[in-house]
Amino acid sequence: MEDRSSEFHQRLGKLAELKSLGVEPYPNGFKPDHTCADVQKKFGEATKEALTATPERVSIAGRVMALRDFGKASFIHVQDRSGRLQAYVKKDVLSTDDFAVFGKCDVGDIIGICGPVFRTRTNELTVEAREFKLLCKGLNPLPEKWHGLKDVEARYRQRYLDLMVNPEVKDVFVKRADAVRFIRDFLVGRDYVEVETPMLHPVAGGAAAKPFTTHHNALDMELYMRIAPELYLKRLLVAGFERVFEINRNFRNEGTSTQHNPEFTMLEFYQAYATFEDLMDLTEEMISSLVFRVKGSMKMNYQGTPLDFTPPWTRISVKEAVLKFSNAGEDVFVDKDAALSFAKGLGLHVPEGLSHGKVIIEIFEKVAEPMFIQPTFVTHYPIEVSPLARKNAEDQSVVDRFELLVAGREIANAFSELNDPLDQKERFLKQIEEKAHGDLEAHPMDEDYVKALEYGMPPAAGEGIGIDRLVMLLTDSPSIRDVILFPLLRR
RNA sequence: GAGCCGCUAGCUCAGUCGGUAGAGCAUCUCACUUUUAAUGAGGUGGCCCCGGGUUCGAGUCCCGGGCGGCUCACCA
Repeated sequence: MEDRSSEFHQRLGKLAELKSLGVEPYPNGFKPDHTCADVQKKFGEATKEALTATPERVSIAGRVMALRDFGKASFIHVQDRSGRLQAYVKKDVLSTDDFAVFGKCDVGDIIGICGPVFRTRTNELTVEAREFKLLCKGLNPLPEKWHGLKDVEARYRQRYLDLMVNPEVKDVFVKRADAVRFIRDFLVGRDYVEVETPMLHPVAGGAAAKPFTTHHNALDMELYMRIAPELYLKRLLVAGFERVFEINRNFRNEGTSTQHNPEFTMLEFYQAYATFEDLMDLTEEMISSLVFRVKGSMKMNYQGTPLDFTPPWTRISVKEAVLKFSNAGEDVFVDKDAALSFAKGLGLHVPEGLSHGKVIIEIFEKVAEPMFIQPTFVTHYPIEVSPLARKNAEDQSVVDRFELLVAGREIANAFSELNDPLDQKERFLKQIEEKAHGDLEAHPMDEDYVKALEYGMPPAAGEGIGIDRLVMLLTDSPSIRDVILFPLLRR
């Protein structure tokens, strides 16, 4: 407590004075009967005269966000979860004791007020304090009322302050909660069951990513924080759930950026007897109706770029996209060496050991991915980069998969699921080969998953949607940290 | 991992050519019983991110480090 602000010490002094007056500075039990918004809603239409003629008493509680002191009378702004409301504290209608307590109050304290609602000379709806109760003495001063808290580092490290004084920040997280609830209702309404699968995995599967490792002491067992729930959810298809989804955290031991946080929220859902084409239809419906719900329109702006989510959305294959947005020839898709030399011509760093499909994806990401601003389904990814997806019936070099791209970014990834246990085992073995060739993120073998498939998994399609990135779009947030309450920072 | 930018009072920010560290808000004292960033008068408040160097003298220049942001790379 040595190097605290002088105001901290001044407030400690007030705290001591309150205690010496016999006032408990942190009491419990005050019950507000209205929120600030309740009062606005209930009396917003009432005239000054009507309120004076039949005064109605309310009690509210919240944090003091502004205080204008006139000596024997003061105006304060009280902020609760619903918003702000003005209160008027007048010496001659309060008890001497209550007024003395008010005298020790500062901006940032949490208080409770009971009294009639009236309108001031300027017609502002206001609660006149007949009773005033201190509910929590704040010791640290709040950020400035006018400029708020701007310092980005402080906003992340002390998010509670950011949320307290910057209302638009709280709006983002309320919208996030709304979006998640909408998605949950959407899937539940289609007979999906919400489940929770392990976060601690003995094998880090279901995606190509570097996992966090951890250790279980009692079992003396190496474990991985999950990088994806996919393989567990598909075990549940084997089990007979047929329609399951999970909204939960994934962890990836990789760098951070405006689009990457080491822990992020993923929706994955799986539907038996559906194909990836069915999921394109479902995704169109889910996302467009979500956009409409949050934005009130199918059209919106993201960082100044107009986006239109009105279905149907463009569907284009990886191959078509590469041919369209570059001068690559067909040979790039037939001959690995042609692909390699074309990639090098683009200035891409492509080691010889890379698989043909991986080279094609490198090319696609360079030349085509940034071009897809409006919602677009990109389909038919190379089989080498999709070890869990079902092969396309006509072209065995690609799988029945799509990614949804919006604003040049991946929002969703889905495919018809591979349910042939022998094929799956071969794909895992191929991945292990690629790991030997230096692909650090090749998928590891999961014998237990193969065993589950051997019992029979119904034909199905599954999809993953990155909730954080989706919420970035919905809230026009430039950084993923803007949609994560407590983003990871160095100590 | 590389480049660029930032870090000064509780908050938001100035700080010239290297010459005694500033403003607004907040806070404290006084006045004020209908204000809206209330007003008026007067005060308090500093590890200028940290460490080294150059210099008579460093918030300022140089070197190293820390934390953060952006871009690129890596990565879905």
